[in-house]
Amino acid sequence: MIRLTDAEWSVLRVLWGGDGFSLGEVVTALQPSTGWSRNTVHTYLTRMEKKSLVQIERTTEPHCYAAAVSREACAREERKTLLNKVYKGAAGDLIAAFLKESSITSEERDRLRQLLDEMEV
Amino acid sequence: MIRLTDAEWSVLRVLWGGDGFSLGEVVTALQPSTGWSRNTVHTYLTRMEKKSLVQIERTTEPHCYAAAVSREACAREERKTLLNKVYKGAAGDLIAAFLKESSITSEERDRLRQLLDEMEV
DNA sequence: TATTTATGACTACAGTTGTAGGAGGCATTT
DNA sequence: AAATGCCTCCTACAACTGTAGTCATAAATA
Repeated sequence: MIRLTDAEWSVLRVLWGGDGFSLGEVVTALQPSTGWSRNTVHTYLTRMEKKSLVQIERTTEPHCYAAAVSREACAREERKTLLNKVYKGAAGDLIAAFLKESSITSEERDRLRQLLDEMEV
Repeated sequence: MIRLTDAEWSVLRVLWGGDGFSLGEVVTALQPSTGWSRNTVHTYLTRMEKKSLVQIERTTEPHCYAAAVSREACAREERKTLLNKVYKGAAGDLIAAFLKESSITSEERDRLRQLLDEMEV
């Protein structure tokens, strides 16, 4: 079970955008949204390597940082956590709550209807 | 913005079940799922009071512990966090992901269809 | 070549979280 | 009265998080 903090999500969102970045690239990418100093970013990257969230290639110079977990795996975990923590696994309630408060377009509604239909067998 | 840890959810889940409990009652209710010692539970309750998540009535003996935030407010916050953190606000994608991986009954599917229909217009 | 600049390593430090231990007060049971 | 047991209070402590500062080194530039 991979649980990420908000800061870790920010870092991974950058890493998922390619197959490997230098520290400087990561810092620049994070700058607008977070304003973190390069040291802060470096600390996150090395800590996340310990947790196997990030892979650091040290044979090249500068070192090359890449995600070690897939976005989808993390998203799945995050969904599962919410579902169990808040809704005791009752997906219908959760989906209904999201639907009610979200503003989605009618195209998306069609897509969801279609998904629902596909689930009938 | 109320962000709860998993432990805090566990405590609040108990408190939401009534309008006020003694420490002993909370401890007993949490025992099966968490196994926490009474001191641990007490620590959570007092810390959560500082964060205004819990209200402690100290004029009675034993003290009376109650939730100070609504379940729905916390659930909403939790949904919002997930939506933004993982899906950048794209509710359609999120709902689709939940639908795909969840096992919901056909009654629930009907209910969701109806919700979708009500959203038209 | 002497100096600025980028990079990466190591260290730090306060706040939060998970998890309790122990002390002192009141009520009940020997 | 002494012991037992629940109640609340205060204290503790390690791991994890957010956020850097400082250093050494290598590269680029003046």
